[in-house]
Amino acid sequence: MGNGSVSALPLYLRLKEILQEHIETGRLQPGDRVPSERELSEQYDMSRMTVRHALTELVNEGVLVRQQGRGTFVGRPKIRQALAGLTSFSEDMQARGLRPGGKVLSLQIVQAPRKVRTSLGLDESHWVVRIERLRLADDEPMALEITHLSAGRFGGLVHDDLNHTSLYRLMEEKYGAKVTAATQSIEPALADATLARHLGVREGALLLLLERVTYDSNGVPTEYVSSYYRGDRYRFIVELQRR
Amino acid sequence: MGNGSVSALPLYLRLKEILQEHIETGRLQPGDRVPSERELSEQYDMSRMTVRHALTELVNEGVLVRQQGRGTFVGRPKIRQALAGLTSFSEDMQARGLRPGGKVLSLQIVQAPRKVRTSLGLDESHWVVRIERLRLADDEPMALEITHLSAGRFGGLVHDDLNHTSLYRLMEEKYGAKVTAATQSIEPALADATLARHLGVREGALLLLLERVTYDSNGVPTEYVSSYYRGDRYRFIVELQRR
DNA sequence: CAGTGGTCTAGACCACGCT
DNA sequence: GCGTGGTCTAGACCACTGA
Repeated sequence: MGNGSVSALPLYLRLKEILQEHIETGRLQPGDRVPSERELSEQYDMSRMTVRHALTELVNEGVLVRQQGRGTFVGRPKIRQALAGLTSFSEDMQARGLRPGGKVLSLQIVQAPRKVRTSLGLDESHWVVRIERLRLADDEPMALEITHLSAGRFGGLVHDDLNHTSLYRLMEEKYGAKVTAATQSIEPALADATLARHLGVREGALLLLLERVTYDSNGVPTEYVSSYYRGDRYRFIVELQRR
Repeated sequence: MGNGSVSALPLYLRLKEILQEHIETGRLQPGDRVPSERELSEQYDMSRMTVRHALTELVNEGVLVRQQGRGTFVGRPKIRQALAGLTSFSEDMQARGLRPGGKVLSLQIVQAPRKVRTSLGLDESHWVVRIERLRLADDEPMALEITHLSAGRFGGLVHDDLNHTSLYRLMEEKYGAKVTAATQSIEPALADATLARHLGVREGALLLLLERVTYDSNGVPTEYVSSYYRGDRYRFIVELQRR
């Protein structure tokens, strides 16, 4: 029967937006019951399957909770926060209400250290781009980040301006490598003299060492990053869900 | 038209299982194209919508990847690992190939500290069950864990045997509180004299402090846990996915 | 162009929760 | 019993990809 709509946006996405707006404006409060699927279907003149499509996505995002025989309810706000999202440093800081900044300390092509080779699946004697950046939040040092990327694919980066452009944007727009997933490990560390100097903390200060391997949309390991975060200013937060 | 099936399992779940088995046995390899929705629909004698239901769930789980106009493909194994799953200490250790153990150090009812009150949304002068447990991996101390739960709902725990039964199982089976989600923060810490003694490390050793608020299936904050992990033996791992 | 996934319909019956 | 979500059908047209 087709759609027959005027707008370009699919029906189910429009319903999603409507419901999310109702929640954001408080017209639907956490714990409230959402109108039943049949009611929504009638109200917005779409089939129940289309309503279900919209609701299912909101349930998957944790915005709504379904209870068979009872209804569909607005989730508790605490839970529907970011679920272990892969974010860039800038996005992360903005989410915390801080103004992100950065300064490239060094940018060179080097032979891949063993750890980088094994993480990225490179053979021996492979060359990589090594980027060392200081990351700032509200102009204060927050982390020292060392990134490694295969020189074969990303060698051109040595000519790019990383002080004013996001690395992930460059990777995607200039090199066609879209970052989609990552494995990250987190462990405690102490500041040595160099780290202390860059981060503006005393030697021996508490740090958080984050090591991340990111994968592009084809599942190819693409980037290896080590970041040393100030333990006094940064705390890593994860949203977990039981499977 | 109904279902008319013999088995109790819904059709779309049966298809999911079939496909997952094909992937596990290697009959479908990472990167392989899965038969088209119309083909599967015919092969397994179900409507295309039902096939889509099964495929959509597998896509959400990261097992499959859809590409409009091209087909549906088996995902790369690297990416479809655990995505920031909420696990118990025991499950976590087992996943690492270690034998989990534990020892309750203290189990009492106390007035809720302010941090616990705010995290669990309790009013003042609220009493909570406080459980202090040493967590072992292969009989070696791995973490010291301090759990707080509302005494109103879980006061009976003081009579339960936490040395030999999982807390989450008790909460679910005896108290009807099913743990489904959590917010966890991670920061570096140092061992004081008490922590050092319990964990068998020297004073001043590096630790990872994990603080977790868990929610039950109704979205009610239920449990507040602080865990001090040995930094020399434990590293926290998260799988991240770009949204 | 043919084939793929993306969206959508207008029904149907089932399983569950509540009163 | 009645209303809720859960599953399922047999079609339809659209948007995209690749030969």
